[in-house]
Amino acid sequence: MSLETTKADEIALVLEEAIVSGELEPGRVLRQEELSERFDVSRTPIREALRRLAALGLVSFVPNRGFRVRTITVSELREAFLVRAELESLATEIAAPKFTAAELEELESAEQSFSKATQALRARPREGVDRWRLTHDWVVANHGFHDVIYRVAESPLIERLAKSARRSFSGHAVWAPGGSETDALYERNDFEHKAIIAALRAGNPAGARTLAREHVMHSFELLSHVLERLGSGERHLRVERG
Amino acid sequence: MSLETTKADEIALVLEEAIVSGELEPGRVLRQEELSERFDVSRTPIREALRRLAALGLVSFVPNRGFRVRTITVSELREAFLVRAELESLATEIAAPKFTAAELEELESAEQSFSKATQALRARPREGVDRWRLTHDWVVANHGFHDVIYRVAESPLIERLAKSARRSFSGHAVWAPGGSETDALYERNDFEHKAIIAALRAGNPAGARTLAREHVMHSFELLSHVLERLGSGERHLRVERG
DNA sequence: TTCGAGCGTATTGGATCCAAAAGGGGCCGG
DNA sequence: CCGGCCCCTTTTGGATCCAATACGCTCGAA
Repeated sequence: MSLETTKADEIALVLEEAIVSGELEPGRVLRQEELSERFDVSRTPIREALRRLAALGLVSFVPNRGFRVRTITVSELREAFLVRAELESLATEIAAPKFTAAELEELESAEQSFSKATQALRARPREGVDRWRLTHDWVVANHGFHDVIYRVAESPLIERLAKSARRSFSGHAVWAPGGSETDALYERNDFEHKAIIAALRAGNPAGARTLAREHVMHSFELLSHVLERLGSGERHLRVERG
Repeated sequence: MSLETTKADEIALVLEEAIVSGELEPGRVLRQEELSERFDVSRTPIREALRRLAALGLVSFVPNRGFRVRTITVSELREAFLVRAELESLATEIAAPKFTAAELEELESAEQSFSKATQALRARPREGVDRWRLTHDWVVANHGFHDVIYRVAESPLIERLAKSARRSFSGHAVWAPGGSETDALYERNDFEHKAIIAALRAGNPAGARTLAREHVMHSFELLSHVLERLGSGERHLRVERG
């Protein structure tokens, strides 16, 4: 562990990762005693960590009844994407004039990983664990691309809020079914990344901004499409109606 | 106190109010013992409340050294306004088609209070406690106007994040000096509120959105202007250079 | 059968207690 | 006079303990 940190903070980070990755599925009750055994500490730092996660919106809290991993409704999902669209387009605009050649290469490289993940998803439209894992890889690669932009933008508040909006649903990740329609949406996503890179290379902040905004909203379309195809009654779908 | 709530939550709300209002000035160290006496509880709920405020970004925290009310730099201030501009314009666009006649009246009424506060500020350009209080009233009236829009938008996430961005600097409120230039900026702010109302009445979401965005950025100009006139070395200015 | 009351258990909220780290001041040597 | 070291005090981090609330089960009555 790092030199200067409290147990509550370390635990909060581990729990956050577990929630975002889906290891702790939405709706799951977080028992203080159970966590205190898992991390081999008393309940005191556990509760502080949970308070932090509650303030971040990752877990919900009801007095005297405890904490649980937050579930999300469809309307909350839409709102999160709207917010991310605004913040990310803003970050892209800010980052645009700051991009160095090296950073553009980094972005390009991240995009190549993303392309590969997209193609992998397309090539193996089977369901099951395999498909789930490919989807997860795709999500990670996607984040990798966007994170380069956040980093270049050097806007901590924007980054924090945008990632917070992103986190609010990433724990709900599901395997995505294949199909030509779905595939087309995945392809479009990939294409839009390339378009954003092009606008950045061209030194066009306003264009990059618009592209980024549309891209995020298209990502929402993609996710909606996937949810639609899965049907909200399915077990692997952890988003509630709303 | 409400039926279902923990002491930690109540305390967090009170502290939040104290910080936002400036009663607890930026940079102030928050001793756990002192707070536990003030609220007549043990340090346990105090620490949970402080953890929450830290996650919200209202206080900073260093392990083994404690919590203090967060200070803000000029670049953080700019970023907060950029974020608020995006989120508030989004909220305005969403709210636009939802406004009922009654809600428009409410907005109109809030704007009238704001106009009065603006005129009061202009009429009494003297410095001192008096001026400080008028500025505070102006801030409250301004929030009152914008809060109507948030409420109509019915977008809890947007509202939460936008208010969070707002909070990040409202504890730094200072008295604003008078002067014809400054007065012109205050007038413009007031005028822009009216323009937003007009766009909403006209059923023009896109227009309202654009106006809202410009309005928030103009508010930043106003604040910058005030800060400029005060000079960053002044005691009543609690924003750091950055 | 079903619904509600009662009671024992599980779980949370908060107080208290102890250990560890930071802060402050005096003392000593340069 | 100044800087570093040591010791004492303050403050924080965490563990443990106790009270209060919620949960779940059984049992009895309609």
